[in-house]
Amino acid sequence: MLKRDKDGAEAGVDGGTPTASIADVAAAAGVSRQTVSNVLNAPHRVREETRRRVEAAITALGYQPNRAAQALRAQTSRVIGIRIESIQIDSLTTVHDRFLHALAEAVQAIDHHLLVFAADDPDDEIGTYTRLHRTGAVDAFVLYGIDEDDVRPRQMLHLGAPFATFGRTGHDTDHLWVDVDDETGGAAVAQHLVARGHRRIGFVGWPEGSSVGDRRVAGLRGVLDKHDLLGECAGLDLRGQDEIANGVTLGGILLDRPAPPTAVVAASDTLAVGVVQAARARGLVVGRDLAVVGFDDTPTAGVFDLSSVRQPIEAVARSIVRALQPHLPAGGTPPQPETEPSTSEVFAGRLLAPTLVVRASSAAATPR
Amino acid sequence: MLKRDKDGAEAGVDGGTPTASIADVAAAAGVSRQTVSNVLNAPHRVREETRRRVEAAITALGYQPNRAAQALRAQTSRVIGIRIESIQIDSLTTVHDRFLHALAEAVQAIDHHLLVFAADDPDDEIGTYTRLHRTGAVDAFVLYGIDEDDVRPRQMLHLGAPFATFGRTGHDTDHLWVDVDDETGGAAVAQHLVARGHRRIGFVGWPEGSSVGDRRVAGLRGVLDKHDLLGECAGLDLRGQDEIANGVTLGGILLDRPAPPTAVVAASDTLAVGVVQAARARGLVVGRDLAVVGFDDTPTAGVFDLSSVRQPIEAVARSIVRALQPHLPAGGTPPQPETEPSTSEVFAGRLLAPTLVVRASSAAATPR
DNA sequence: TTGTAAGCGTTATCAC
DNA sequence: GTGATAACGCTTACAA
Repeated sequence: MLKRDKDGAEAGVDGGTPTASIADVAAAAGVSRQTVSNVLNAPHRVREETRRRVEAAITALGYQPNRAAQALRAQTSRVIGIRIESIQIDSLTTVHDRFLHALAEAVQAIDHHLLVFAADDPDDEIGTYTRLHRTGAVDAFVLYGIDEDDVRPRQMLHLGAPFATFGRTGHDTDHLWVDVDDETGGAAVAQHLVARGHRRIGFVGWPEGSSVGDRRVAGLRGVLDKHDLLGECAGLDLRGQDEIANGVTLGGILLDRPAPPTAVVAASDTLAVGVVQAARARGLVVGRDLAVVGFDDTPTAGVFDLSSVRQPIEAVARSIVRALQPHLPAGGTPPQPETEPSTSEVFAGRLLAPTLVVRASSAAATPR
Repeated sequence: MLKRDKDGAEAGVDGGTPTASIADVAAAAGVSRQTVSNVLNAPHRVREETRRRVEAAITALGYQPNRAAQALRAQTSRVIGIRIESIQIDSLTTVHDRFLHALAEAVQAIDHHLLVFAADDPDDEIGTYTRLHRTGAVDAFVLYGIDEDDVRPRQMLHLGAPFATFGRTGHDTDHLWVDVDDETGGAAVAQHLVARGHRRIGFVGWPEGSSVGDRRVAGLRGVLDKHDLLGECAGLDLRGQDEIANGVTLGGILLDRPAPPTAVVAASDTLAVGVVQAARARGLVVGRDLAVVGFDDTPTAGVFDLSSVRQPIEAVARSIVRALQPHLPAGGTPPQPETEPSTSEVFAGRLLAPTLVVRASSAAATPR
């Protein structure tokens, strides 16, 4: 039952069906197709000796169950879908790429595949989710970069396909999400800087309304408040889109103040790098005359010896898959055991803590 | 025939089969399943009025053909597979990410899906190709980052699955490949620098044996030779792994020479950024005292105002899909028309030209 | 313990 | 022009 070319060779470079089917294995082992299936899906129901014979045939033929047939039968594709974002021209972020890779690994661990697709805009995105869901090509989705007022979770709920998000809206608790605790990250940066003696700490962030950016600054301000520094830092909070040029501009404005900050926290490495440029342009040595800290720990942060808050992306990916798993049609595989004890059985969302990576840009003992 | 929960509602958040099948459409339109299938696959064989009725039912029910059933029937998954590489810690490259996104768009254009997977090493990679191919989950593969002595193409030929590579080995012409003409890129850089009056042009590259790196330097040297500058540039060619630190070290060595180069070409932006650091550390202003040019036009190149050779990644992705298309089991869709005239019908491989993006790092009119 | 039968949704073949 | 039949490869009852 092996498909063969007219000339009798196994199907060549252009495909066909070069693989053995369950019937081939059955024939080779001298049993029925069912027994082969049982060996794979319910080994305990098969006599030891028969099992051995079948397994021998399986390896001999290199048999692998056909995914389409399984999918059709089980009404389950065992595929997770995610949109792949396009590179932001002016942004340095590698978070998305790290996440994709980590997610690929995480879904493989539960015998699923990862399907990626590009979408031009949110409508196109939802349209694709719908299509992939209705055609049965994808069982569940992962949504990336959920923002404060993101409408996609609601639309997904309406779609009815299982999904989990990396990030959360301001209010939603009606869907699965995993997020990095940006507030903690911001607080860690503030503590780090305050401990080093900084009192006038500036912030260069994104416009209000991005959940991530807002939480980062909230964490920062919380600590400043605790140390009674909000007064000294008043007016040192500037905002702009995530572009290096904005970091340069806004950083420059801060540094040109009569009482400039001795440390600047940026909402991203992209902005932070701009601030570094601005400092250098003014003859300041970052790490000595000015402390700068960014977020996301991009490769560029390494170049600039920039302290940065690193997100535990790999853990996020694993956590998302674990959250999704009970909702996957292929309920077979039991959830992977967790590293840390958890209450994941009941959770809608989960927060993971980021880590501050300290480099030279904030290593100076004390400001001027 | 719509699957329903026990309580009669359409299958809820956890899946099931919320979609209408072809039988539902047939019933709704009062025709047989075949007629519905014909409306979709051979409309000309169906009477105008019947077609309308069926199409109405299709939209009414939001019917989308089940992908698993199609795959089983047609022995074709209409899925392209590619390995997703992990982020290189010390490297700045975004080429892989751009490529993934571009490839996702390109395969969607021919009604295919893109499946990505992570692999730990080349063996794991080939193992996964094999599994994906044998299970029928993937029709064809795209291999990224083919190197001079890469054995993967040979292994793929042995596997028998259709594939195309981004990059080429030194000799192979027995498989489909698309590559960027790195030699032309190197030459363009050299011409650019020579035209600006540079005569002592250094090179900081990767160790010999990487096809990409070797070709870049070959293009460079070709132009230097043409201008009789190889003598003056003797000994200005240093090599190291693709890390910023190596750029700093090697760049420093070049700049500390008695007769230092007035321009340094790096095999990558990563190394180039290191060279820039080395120059700054010596009080040199890049773009005035020293010209630096990199490769790949990463976001970081923008930060440093670094001239860089940009690869036409999107075109590569489209070209790869076009090359693959005649070899895909789903031979239905005719190849997309090309922008430029071509001999693609007979090609095994194709070279695409990169572009030099000139920025401030090499914009200086003339060296000292 | 093993085998037989049926069906997942689709489409190609062949009657009507 | 339309509809019945069969088959793609697999697995879940059920029968032997």
